[in-house]
Amino acid sequence: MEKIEKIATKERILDAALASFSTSGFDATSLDVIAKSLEIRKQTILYHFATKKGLLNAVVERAAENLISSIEEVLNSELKGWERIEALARMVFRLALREPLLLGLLREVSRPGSVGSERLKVLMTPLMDRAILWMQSEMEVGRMRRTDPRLVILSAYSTVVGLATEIEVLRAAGIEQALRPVTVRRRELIRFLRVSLDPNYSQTK
Amino acid sequence: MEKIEKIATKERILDAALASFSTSGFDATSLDVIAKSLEIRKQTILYHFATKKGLLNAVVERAAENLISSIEEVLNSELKGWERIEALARMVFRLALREPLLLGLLREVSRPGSVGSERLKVLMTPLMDRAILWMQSEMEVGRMRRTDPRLVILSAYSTVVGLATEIEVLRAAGIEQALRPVTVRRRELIRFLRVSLDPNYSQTK
DNA sequence: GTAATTACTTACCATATGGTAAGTTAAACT
DNA sequence: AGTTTAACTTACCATATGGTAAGTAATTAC
Repeated sequence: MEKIEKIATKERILDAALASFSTSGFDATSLDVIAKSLEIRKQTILYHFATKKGLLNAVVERAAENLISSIEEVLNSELKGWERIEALARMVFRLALREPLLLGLLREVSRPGSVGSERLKVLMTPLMDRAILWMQSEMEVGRMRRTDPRLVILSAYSTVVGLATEIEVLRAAGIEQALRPVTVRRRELIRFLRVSLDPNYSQTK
Repeated sequence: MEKIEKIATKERILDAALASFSTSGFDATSLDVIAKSLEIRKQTILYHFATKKGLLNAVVERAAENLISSIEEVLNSELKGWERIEALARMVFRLALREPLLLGLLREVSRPGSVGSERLKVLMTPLMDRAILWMQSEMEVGRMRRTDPRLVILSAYSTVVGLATEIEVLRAAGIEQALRPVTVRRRELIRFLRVSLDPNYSQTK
């Protein structure tokens, strides 16, 4: 067998798992069903990933890499202060629209008791810490309004995760182009961030 | 046995089921575990509710009654136009804070493919229709800005459902008083509704 | 050429879980 | 008193599902 095919199988499993985890959830996903959809045997999945939980972790890991590399891109840009924040927000929304399954996975895994939540936490914590440090330093030099960085970040995070629900609800209600509400959300989030963080922005009560 | 105790058992089952469904999810909830926590046998649950799905539906039903009666209260008030909308929004948030489990259930059941989603839809549709009709008539007489009522309602709905995630995420992050972000959300939602619906409110871009 | 490794399969198993069937016990009805 | 009904239990079952063990076939290493 060629090496190319081998790798492809593992990747196909990850793809199928992401799709099923993010739409049906972890518990409702059975290895048998994933295997059948790929026309392979369940044992093949367990060959590549020791346990079902391991498979979920791998899916989460890959998704996180995806997200983190996008974040890095913005972080390596020359943008400062508020500009940078807005660029990040736009990037996240772009990513969310391009890969809606990521959103679903995030929501599934964000529930504290869920199977993948520890893994998510491990992956996100360094990112979070780095963001907090950066925001604090920006606040020091007055480029950013003083607030609790943690709270702002988590609020933004939950807005994005909430998108998953919103898109699904709209779809279920038969509203085809669920795009408009999404842009509304983006505008709201950016406004929220601006009010919280941009020192050159006057809040209209 | 006295009748009082009998009813109590059924109610206790519903309580425990609500708690488990809304925090762990439908699939992750086993009848055995619920039974054990109540110190009864699984068969007792299946005596009161024919199937697990039936139990979920009953839980959803009771939650919906709870919500609907709260809505009725506002609807029977004398408030008109924007005032009424704002009262509704505040009521929903009050309810959500008082009974956080309802939020979790709503989120669990809102997922299109989920077991309880049809039941939820059946329960919510008349409410939705009524709301749409009312909003349209308000638009006719100029007490409300012209927009797509459906979109506004669903957007508000998903904001509220999103609260469930947000509160849990904040708790998981170790932020004890998750109240402040909630009031922020309420302010945001009301602003969103106001911008969309209040004709006497100027949108600041 | 043979041993070892990789990718995957068939066979099998343990357990959890929703659900059925058949009691049991006590209260309610007649 | 006797029958029925409600509330709940014990016993049991079918199935789904994650996982182990042992192969097979092909490629790679030595």
